[in-house]
Amino acid sequence: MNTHNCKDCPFKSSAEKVLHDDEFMVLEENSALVTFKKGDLIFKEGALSTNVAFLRTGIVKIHKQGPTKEKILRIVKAPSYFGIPTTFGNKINQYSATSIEDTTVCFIDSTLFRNFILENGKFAYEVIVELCQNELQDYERYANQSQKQIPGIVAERLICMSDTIFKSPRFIFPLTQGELADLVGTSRESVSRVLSDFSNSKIIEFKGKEITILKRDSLEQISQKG
Amino acid sequence: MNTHNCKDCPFKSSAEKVLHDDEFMVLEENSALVTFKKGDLIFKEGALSTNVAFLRTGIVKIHKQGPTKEKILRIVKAPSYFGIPTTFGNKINQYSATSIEDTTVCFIDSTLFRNFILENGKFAYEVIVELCQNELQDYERYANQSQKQIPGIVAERLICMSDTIFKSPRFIFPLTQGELADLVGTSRESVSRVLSDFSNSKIIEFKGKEITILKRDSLEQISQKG
DNA sequence: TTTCTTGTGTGATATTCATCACACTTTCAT
DNA sequence: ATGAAAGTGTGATGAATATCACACAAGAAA
Repeated sequence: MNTHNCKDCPFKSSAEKVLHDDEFMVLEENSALVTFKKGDLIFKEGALSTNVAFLRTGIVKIHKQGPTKEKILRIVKAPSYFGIPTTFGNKINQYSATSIEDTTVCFIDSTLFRNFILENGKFAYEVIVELCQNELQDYERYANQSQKQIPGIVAERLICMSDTIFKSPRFIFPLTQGELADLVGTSRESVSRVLSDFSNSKIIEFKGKEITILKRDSLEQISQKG
Repeated sequence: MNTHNCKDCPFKSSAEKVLHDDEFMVLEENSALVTFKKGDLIFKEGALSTNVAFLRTGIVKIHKQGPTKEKILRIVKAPSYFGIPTTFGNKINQYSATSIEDTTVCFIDSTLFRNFILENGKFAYEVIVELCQNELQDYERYANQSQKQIPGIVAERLICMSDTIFKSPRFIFPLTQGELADLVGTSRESVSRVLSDFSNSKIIEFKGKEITILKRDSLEQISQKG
């Protein structure tokens, strides 16, 4: 394990913020800080899960093999845990995580994490709140996506990326079109066509991988109509 | 609140099994046991959530208004909590719950539930495990359903009901075809056609609302092919 | 650079499925 | 029991989108 200072880490999770000094000391001894490059696999579906992963910086995709191809389940931006369900719901990873931008990840021994839950109620509570919020977010998306058509879902995703991940109408699009297809549940070609449409109607603009949302209103309309 | 005995309740959640005697006493004073008939609304999307709901007996559907119609997010069978994410993830219910068979539900004051989490680490841990397992289940379904076609999804659901809810190849189907459509994300008519097909090819048999799975192998094949 | 791989744009075609329409059946309340 | 309401079966049609096919572009590696 590399030596690092958890207590003064500027990227603490809301759960970690309630840890006591002695707990930080144990944490430092039982966690490892690792750097990943864009495209690197962080953990793999099917492998044994012995660590909880905390995304300190960067962006990660959570994905899983579906019946015909890969399905991207969620995009996680720092700071956030991203391996809790797969660690405590099943011994074997039920999904993979891959870095889609350079990231730093803190791996926390799952026995230690479990002890924090058992011994620090506030820590447990914060973990529960995070799990609950994620689940609500997922539900919202399921409900939307199963009833919208492709342009609507793509529009929703673009807005979501702009708002919650990059917090700017202009950003470097972190996925290939194929990945975006795996995320929204469609084909690569359909994504390409939808993006071309948006681009032709000046709703968005592409400069290489940089995307700018020009008409947010139109995007929102398309997203809502379905 | 009706007087009832929680400590000796035969339908305890795995979290409740680790409560201490004094905690049971508080629980009895801050929980209410309510009976619902098939079709009754248990709590409603948009309302303030002040209780955690525990399904003691029966079956419940969790559903949410989508862009064009209702979406059924999950079917919950007793014993299980079913209002945790909406209670701790957001003050306002993000989904509704409706009884699809006669049920008994135990409502637990959410402040009390929170105190159990804060003060009883084992309780918190069990809650976390349940949340994690649910999330993994949702992911699995999400990955499958976004890549399968309608017959495959319907087949999957029938197998799931038979296996995990009724634990028998013959059971009284608890949903209307319209509801099954809202669950798998398709139209009522498509569900009707798929069920007719299955019935014609002697894969399943209907007697009124009673369904029997005749050829489980075929169903599984259809489910896997997508 | 050149070459190789990976990603992208776009037409033509086929398929799945939603929608509309309407008859029929079951359930429920009066 | 009788009528109204809710649920179901099934054809005809059209729309959305997957798939196939291929050209082209961009990036990585030699």
